[in-house]
Amino acid sequence: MSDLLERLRGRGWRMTAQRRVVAEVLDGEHVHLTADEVHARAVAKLPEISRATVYNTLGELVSLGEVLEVATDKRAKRYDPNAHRPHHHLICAGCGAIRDVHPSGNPLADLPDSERFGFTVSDVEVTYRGLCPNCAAA
Amino acid sequence: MSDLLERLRGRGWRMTAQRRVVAEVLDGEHVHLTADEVHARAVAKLPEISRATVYNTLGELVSLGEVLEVATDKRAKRYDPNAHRPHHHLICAGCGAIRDVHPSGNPLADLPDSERFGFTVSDVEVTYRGLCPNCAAA
DNA sequence: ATCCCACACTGGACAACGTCCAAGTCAAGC
DNA sequence: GCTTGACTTGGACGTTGTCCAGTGTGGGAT
Repeated sequence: MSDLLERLRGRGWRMTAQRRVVAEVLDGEHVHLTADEVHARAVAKLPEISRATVYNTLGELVSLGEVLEVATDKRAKRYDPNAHRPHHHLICAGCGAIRDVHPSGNPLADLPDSERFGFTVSDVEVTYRGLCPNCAAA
Repeated sequence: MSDLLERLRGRGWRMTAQRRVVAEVLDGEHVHLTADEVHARAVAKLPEISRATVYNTLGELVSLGEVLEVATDKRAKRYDPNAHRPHHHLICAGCGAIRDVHPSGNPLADLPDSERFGFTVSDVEVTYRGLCPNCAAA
């Protein structure tokens, strides 16, 4: 993802300090941050960046397909920079930790036509829930 | 689900007019209502019922396992009274319509041990996305 | 190098959704 | 019918996210 900035520039993105900072934050360790966490980390690098800009930038990255929104049952959306390798998520019900996982099989194929109600089905999102080793031990 | 009230009474629930109304609302046509929609319908039957009570009651129904929370990408959680028959959801990206679906296969079995990271995986939630016939035609 | 302006950013108000709490009310067992 | 503790109320508050008018600026044109 180090070439994210290049890809964005290639798509006609105007490169600003704020956008660079947001991209850098997402480019760090592969975690699933909320918008506010992204904002907090961005502020550490560029103190005057505003919440609105972070929200705007995240929204743009999502519509460009560079970042995925993950809707867990938590209150806030999380942003997943690992958009270029399809994957699903495993969430700990205890501490909220999120791991990327790669199930075998293709859930899309598991939905028979009779269960599609005429929909054009284009995407599937699988969320596994359970307890991580720490929370299971507690 | 007409015996919902009985089941709840059996679990030691104190039966109040408010709880009865909320249960009746969920017992109607099988749709996926937001908390505010539940509140609106409840007010129609019992004008003084408060938002807080609806939230409380929904939360209790969820922890009793009588109702499921559905986290779509929309802002508000939706409540699914069809908790006793496992199923997944198909959501229209255009209009937000939600259908219950029953895929073949078992996604839980599709997650190999090597992808479980020591988690105790207990549940899986599958969300299909696409366009309903109406939105696809538009 | 500089100018210019469309696009981006800011900060704060606002909106949607949900939670919390003190005080009042009521279901249900005696 | 009492009593009591669980339930409800209404409103304040918190969190997450959106919007907008005013200001700033990247980067192509000159």
